[in-house]
Formats: sequence, structure tokens, C-alpha cells
Amino acid sequence: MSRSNPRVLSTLERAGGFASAQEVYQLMQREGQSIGLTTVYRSLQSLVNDKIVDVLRRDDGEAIYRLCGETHHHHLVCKSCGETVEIEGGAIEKWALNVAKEHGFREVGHTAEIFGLCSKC
Amino acid sequence: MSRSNPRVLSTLERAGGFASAQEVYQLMQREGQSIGLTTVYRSLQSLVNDKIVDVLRRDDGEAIYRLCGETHHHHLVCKSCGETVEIEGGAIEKWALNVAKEHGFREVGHTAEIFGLCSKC
DNA sequence: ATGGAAATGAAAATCATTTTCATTTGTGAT
DNA sequence: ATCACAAATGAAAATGATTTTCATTTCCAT
Repeated sequence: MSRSNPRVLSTLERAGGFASAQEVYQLMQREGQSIGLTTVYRSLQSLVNDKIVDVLRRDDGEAIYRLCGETHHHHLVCKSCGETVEIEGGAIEKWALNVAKEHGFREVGHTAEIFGLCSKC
Repeated sequence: MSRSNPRVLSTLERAGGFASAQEVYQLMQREGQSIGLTTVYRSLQSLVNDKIVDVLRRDDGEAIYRLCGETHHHHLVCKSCGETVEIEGGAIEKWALNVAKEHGFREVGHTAEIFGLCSKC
């Protein structure tokens, strides 16, 4: 196992919004920080595991990362430009619990994403 | 330009639900159909352009395709044994549309999965 | 200092997808 | 039928993100 390199998190914060692993790496390079691409990937994965960072996918399949708030939420993502809105998930929460209970499931979790074209695209 | 090879569409239909390009290709191979992977990719792209199929991304970044308009369902999956129950998604459907509309999004789609431990596990 | 665990990163491997390009197929005109 | 040309095909190479390997370095605790 490996823990996250703090400079990776710091760079992701500084990037604001979303950044891919490659972008974080290039940003660090440009800033003169010495780090390996491998470490950037490992750190981001670790941050995702620890739920410090969210991961989504761009249309081209590249993974993009961003700091996430602590409250459980969902995303409304523009397919074209990637603009993202955080959504409160109260309704989904209930739905998931009910459905799971009907079928005798315990320790329930869920995932949900909405995507479409935003008003600008 | 190229048009879609009808056997690709037919195979995707037969696959039911989502399938990746690689899966469509392998399915056709197993069925003894002679086709190139390139043609599968081109055909799926063409179908997406013509809005005959939807494209999404799996968590691992692989693109998955499915017929548009096909009523889709969600899954309740056991984390332990993998047992899966298909769920009607009417409530989610409405939720997704409403949320998207509130934020001015068009051409809306969504994904949702519920997971937990089934009664046997 | 010393030994072992964790972190690091360069290079190779993986894997989906795209591009290239030579060949084959289909079609319409003659 | 034949010729000409556009579209379709697919094998192989290229691309690009991500993961794996593995040898080296850094950190601690003793």
C-alpha cells in the first residue's frame, strides 16, 4: 500500500475544479516539482479510496479528479464540457433503502450520476 | 465516412442492456461471425452519431453502448456473492429529469446502482 | 548505526481505442 | 459484361492513459 503524497493533493487543490492525473503531473513539472507520474497516479487513487477526492470520467474516458465535500452527494455532469453540479441525494437515498429492504439487503450503498448537455453546450 | 454494419446493431440488440465494443466483437467471434474489431468500433460510433445507441463509461473507463429508448433498469447487487436483482427505475427516472431540468440540462441520461449484502450473505 | 517497511520512479506492460493503408466489395455508367 | 470509382473492411501499427514491475531510496524504530 502507499499513502498519498501531500504535494499531489496540494496541486489538485491549486488546480481548482477538475484535473486529470496527467494534468496534475504536468502542472507539478512546470512548477519545477520533482515527482514521478506513477506517484501521482498512486496518490490520486489513495485519495479516492479515502474519499478525499472524487473521480469522474471525461467523454474521452480520461479520469478526472477533484476535491469533494464531506456530505454524500451526486453529480449532474455535462457530457460536452464537463461542467458539474453537485446534487443533494435525499430522494435517491430513500429509494435505495426501500428497494434494498424489499429484497432483504443490508448494509446498503448506492451510486448515481446524471449526465446531459448543459445550457451552454 | 462509413455506415453501420447491420450485424453489429443486431448483436448489440441480442446482448441486451449494455455492451462494450470489445464485448460485441467477442460475441460475434463466438457466434462465428467474421468481422474486424475496427468495423465494430466504426459501426458503434456511427450508431452513436445517428442517436440509435447511447454511450456511457464504465468505472474503468471502457465505453459501453446500448440501444436508445430501450427501457432500462438498474441493479441491486450483493457485494459478497454478486447476486443481482433488476430494479424498475421509474422514481429515479423522474428524479434525474427534474434535477437536470432545474439546472437547464438537456438530453439527459443517468446511471444508478444499489449494492449491499443479500439475505443469504 | 542497522534492519525492515514504506515510498518512489523509470521503464515495461496492458488495454481500449484510433489511425493508416492496402485490399475487397458494391454500384452506376457505358 | 466491363470499367471506374466510391465506400467498406480489417490487419497491423500507433496512440495514450493507466497499471505493473522491480530496483533503489527514504524513514523510522530499535
